[in-house]
Amino acid sequence: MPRSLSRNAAPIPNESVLLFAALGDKTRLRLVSRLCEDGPLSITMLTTGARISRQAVTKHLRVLQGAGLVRSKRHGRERLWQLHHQRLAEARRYLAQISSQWDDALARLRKHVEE
Amino acid sequence: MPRSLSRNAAPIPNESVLLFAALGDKTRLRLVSRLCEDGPLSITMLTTGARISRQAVTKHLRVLQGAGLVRSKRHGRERLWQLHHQRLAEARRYLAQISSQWDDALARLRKHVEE
DNA sequence: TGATCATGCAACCGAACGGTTGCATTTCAC
DNA sequence: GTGAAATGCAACCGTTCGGTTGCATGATCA
Repeated sequence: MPRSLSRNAAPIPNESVLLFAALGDKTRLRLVSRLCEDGPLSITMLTTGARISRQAVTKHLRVLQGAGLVRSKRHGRERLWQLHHQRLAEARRYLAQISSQWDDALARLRKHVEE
Repeated sequence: MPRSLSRNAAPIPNESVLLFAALGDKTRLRLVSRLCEDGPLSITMLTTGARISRQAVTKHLRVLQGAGLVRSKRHGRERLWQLHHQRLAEARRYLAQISSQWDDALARLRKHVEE
């Protein structure tokens, strides 16, 4: 029944892997949520209330930065972290695109098998 | 400037972590894409063309199953894997929700700092 | 019924991950 | 200028992850 087997399908941009992987961690998701609610925050502020060390927070922030989800800016002796507007919008669009892909897949699947 | 510091923000459902983590891998993303395009496939079919062993594919499928993204059904001596319609729709809705959350955050951020 | 094809199960392995601790560096505040 | 606060850097550690190999089990077909 499958239309093809060996074709290697879509290209899978590396960015998407980075994006999903960055969000696929409880602590990081909490950090994002936190930055969503309470504007730009320093590392020590973010550490307050979290049950992990400051260094752990730092590492997570770097992962999020690697995915382009957050940005930092030095501000005196502290560094303020915030969500990255533009990249975030891109991510939203990308997720929407994935969704529509899935929609297409749904339609195609319905024609295939109806459980 | 931040409105609060110690509040622990949103609850972060465990499902979302599972979902993102499952999609945060190049090989798994490729598998999903493949299942999207060419209806239900067996493990051996999925292995054909991939550069990893059958067992590796099996493991990845289990991760995707853990996130509720795929399902399998025995069919004779082979097991056919396909995307999970209903769960997939839930995931889409969830991603949309995240997006809107981010929209709100954007608006709030603009009031905060305009780079 | 016996060979074979598709899976399942389990052990193993190196690398990446999440986390910690200790120490160096920068900057503010007095 | 000196001390404390905020961050950066680096090494270390146990666990999980992605992957492999080898062998057992189950189903099909001649």
